[in-house]
Amino acid sequence: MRYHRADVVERAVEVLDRHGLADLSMRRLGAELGVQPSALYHHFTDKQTLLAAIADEILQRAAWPTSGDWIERVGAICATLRDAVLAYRDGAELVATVQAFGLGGRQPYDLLLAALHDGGLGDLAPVAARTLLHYVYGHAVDEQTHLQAAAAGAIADEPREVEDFGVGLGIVIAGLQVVHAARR
Amino acid sequence: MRYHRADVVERAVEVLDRHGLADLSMRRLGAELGVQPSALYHHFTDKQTLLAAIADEILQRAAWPTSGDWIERVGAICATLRDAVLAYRDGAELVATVQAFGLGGRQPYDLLLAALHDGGLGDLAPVAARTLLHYVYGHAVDEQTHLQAAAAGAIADEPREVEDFGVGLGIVIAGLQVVHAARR
DNA sequence: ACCTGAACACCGTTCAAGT
DNA sequence: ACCTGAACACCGTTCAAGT
Repeated sequence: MRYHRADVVERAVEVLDRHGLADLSMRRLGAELGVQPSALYHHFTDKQTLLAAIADEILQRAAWPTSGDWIERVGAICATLRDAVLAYRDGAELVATVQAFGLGGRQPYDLLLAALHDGGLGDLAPVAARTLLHYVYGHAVDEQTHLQAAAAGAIADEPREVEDFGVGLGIVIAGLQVVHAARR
Repeated sequence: MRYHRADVVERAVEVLDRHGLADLSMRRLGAELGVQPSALYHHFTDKQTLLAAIADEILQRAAWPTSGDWIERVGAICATLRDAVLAYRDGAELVATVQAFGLGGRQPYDLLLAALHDGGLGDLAPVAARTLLHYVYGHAVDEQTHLQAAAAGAIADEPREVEDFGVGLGIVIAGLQVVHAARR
């Protein structure tokens, strides 16, 4: 069997979701495709690049909002991002890592930046976008870690309030409004 | 030479700071101590536990503030945390990871929680503390990643504004005040 | 264009045994 | 109490060669 880059990414997403990030090795993915690990280096220069492609694929599968006033739009983008990364096992950690490393996952940042610019946040937009992303990724990584630990029986299944994400997001957005208003 | 647990942690912090998290392997640390890698398992049940001990050591070396009204106190704790993790190579990523995994690094959370409780934030305190931590760790990991990438010449040395951390922190704290006021 | 086979230089962890 | 030596089951990556 011969594959294209997109086939490899698709299969990698499956392996990630079924077995987790720790088990997503080049050797494992090669075996899953019935191919030598070295064959993957024809499609990707290294593992980092493959992980970036997986992150971009996960983000591209989400339905990103584009309408509403800036507060609604920012809130909807953050909620969509959370759902997108929680939809796959270890998705939050993977996407957050790729984004931190700067190799991919730029879409949420770009969308937030556009929404904040349209909202007239001006110079505040870049810091605002990054602060929002830090919150969303941090919360999602936490949530996913605790979900898995609870599923493995490692820790007590301490049910975090459903509204938890919304409350934290509300704090950041409220702060954004205050600092924005103070600057005009 | 025979070591105690504290000696191993101390040397591990040095290896981390000099060679980075990627090079901090059990084998490498063993070699650095002139000991077989398996000897380390006498002091720590696994690598995760060792990393947790390193994180706690890094956090314990900081001078944590305890006075001021809650807003000053929270701001000072966050600034101290940022300085503490930035003081060691890959310190932000290490401490953030350990904290996310739940094995250590609880001190900043406990200090923030106490400050927020003393400030009368009540039920809001836990979400508030976690939101603050997500911001601080996210920003610090970003900053450290970009510093190293710039140092390695991998990317352009795009000097982030010095006030960047403060602005983002100001956003979160302002949001906290708003949501707190709205709840009373 | 896509893949094989073999190699290089590593990992974390276990375990019986030594002092 | 602390460590050795050897082993097990893995890693990411490179590279000459094949079709």
